[in-house]
Amino acid sequence: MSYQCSKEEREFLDQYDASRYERPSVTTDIVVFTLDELDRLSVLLIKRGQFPYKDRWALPGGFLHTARESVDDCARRELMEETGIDNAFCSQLYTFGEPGRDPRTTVISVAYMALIPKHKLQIKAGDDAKEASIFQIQYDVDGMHFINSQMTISESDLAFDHADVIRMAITKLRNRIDYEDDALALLKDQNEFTITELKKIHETIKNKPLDLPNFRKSFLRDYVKTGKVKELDKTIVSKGKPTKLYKLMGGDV
Amino acid sequence: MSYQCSKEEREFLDQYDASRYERPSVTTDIVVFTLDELDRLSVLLIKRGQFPYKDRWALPGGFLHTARESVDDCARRELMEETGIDNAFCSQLYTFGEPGRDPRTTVISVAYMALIPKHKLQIKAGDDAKEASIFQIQYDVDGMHFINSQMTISESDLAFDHADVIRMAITKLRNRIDYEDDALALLKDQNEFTITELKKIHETIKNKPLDLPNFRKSFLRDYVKTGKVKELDKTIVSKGKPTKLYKLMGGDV
DNA sequence: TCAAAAGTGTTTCCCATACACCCATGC
DNA sequence: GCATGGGTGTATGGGAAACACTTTTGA
Repeated sequence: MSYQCSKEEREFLDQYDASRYERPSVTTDIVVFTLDELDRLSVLLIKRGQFPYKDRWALPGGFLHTARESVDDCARRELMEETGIDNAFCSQLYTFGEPGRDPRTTVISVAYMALIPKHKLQIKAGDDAKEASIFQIQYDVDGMHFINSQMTISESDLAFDHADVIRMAITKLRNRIDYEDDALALLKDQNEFTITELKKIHETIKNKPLDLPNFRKSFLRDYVKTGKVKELDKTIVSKGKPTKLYKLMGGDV
Repeated sequence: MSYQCSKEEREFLDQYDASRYERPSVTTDIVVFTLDELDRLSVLLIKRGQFPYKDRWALPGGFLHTARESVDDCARRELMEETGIDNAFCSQLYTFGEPGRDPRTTVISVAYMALIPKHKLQIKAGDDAKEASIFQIQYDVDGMHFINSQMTISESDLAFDHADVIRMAITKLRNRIDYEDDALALLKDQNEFTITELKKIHETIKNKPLDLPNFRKSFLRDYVKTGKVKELDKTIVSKGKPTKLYKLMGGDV
């Protein structure tokens, strides 16, 4: 940013005492969505190694390194540190700033959302975390439950207001999925995928079955005819008729 | 928020040194949209009385009073201080956190959007502002221009990255207007308005003419049949056939 | 009687949905 | 062959857009 200013202004800035305002801490929280081996919607949670909420499960994220990085960069850095993904697409979700949401001090949290296929997640806990795991999201009368092979966590067990963050992320994702390309980010291989595979991703996110012929029509119209996706000559065979493969232009390398 | 914690955790919190993390300043900026006397999309700008960007025009807003208020409250408070509106509907837009967007120090800005009819705006500058004015928004090859009766400001003249904030607000508003009730907030009188009046608001926001018969159909279906809006017995006459008046249920008192 | 603006009705088209049916493979 | 999933085509319905037409006023 080029900021030209007068000598007068420069003097003001030089003696500006940055500490004279009360300042909240700023963190980012990232809702990392993925599909598990049975194509169920899942989210990455980290078991906190420190107070507050020690030993409770929480979203990955952490404090902003002020001055050195943007808020967006902070989200990407935390994601990199905790999952090994270095170029994930993070979209900003909402900023949570109720006093009291963190017992230490006022903490403003900028929430992000990322969609990452499971096999790309190199799960490793960061400095202030002990454990990380992918949990399938299930709904019941009493809200969300997060299930992995060892345990079930109910939404009230999550740290901070992270259940609210996840709920908002799911809502936003569902609203976006019809007219944004989000689903493509969850493909196992963007260079070789089938329509059925993409349809399963949509079904998982919308939580309802879709009609394959109609889904195909939309796909051909919105992606193939527009050139965003190219049909490959290859097909794969497992059971039934061989399946055409498609490739996302400008996707993974 | 009820936060139950162990004695061990309580001890940790007691000795927690809040200042050991670097902390950015947090501000809110509010994009106040209104329509001018000719129903053109307009925005409220404040001439800054202090460095940085002294004497430049900027969005209303200010620093978060940490611990005392939420980020949402901060936006509402600033709006109150600068426009006299105390119950305006502010919706969160986006959080801007690029280092360097403020020359003083890292400033994270949470942007909000509000829609307020012009006659409700009691424009008065706050402490750190000198002047406030409503500017009509015009577009040209070189971007946005902000015009009031005395001057024209181009978007590059605005303080900070406020041109980006306004651009994003307009985009978001346009995308929302079809399925949200935003336009109703801009009615001069929610207890007595005509379909044509509401249509003009939509036209201004979408920046294109709409078909009255079709607009009426949507209005009757979405608002009158659902009970959100009631038809009054009154009509008003100016030129041509008298016009039916409608009243928003649960609107202004 | 004419202009102006409100209000009604009709036609057309697109697109989402539903679903019947054919195709190519493994077994 | 037949089960399995891929792929094609068709019928239906609702909503958006375009527009012809009627109504009620002031001048």
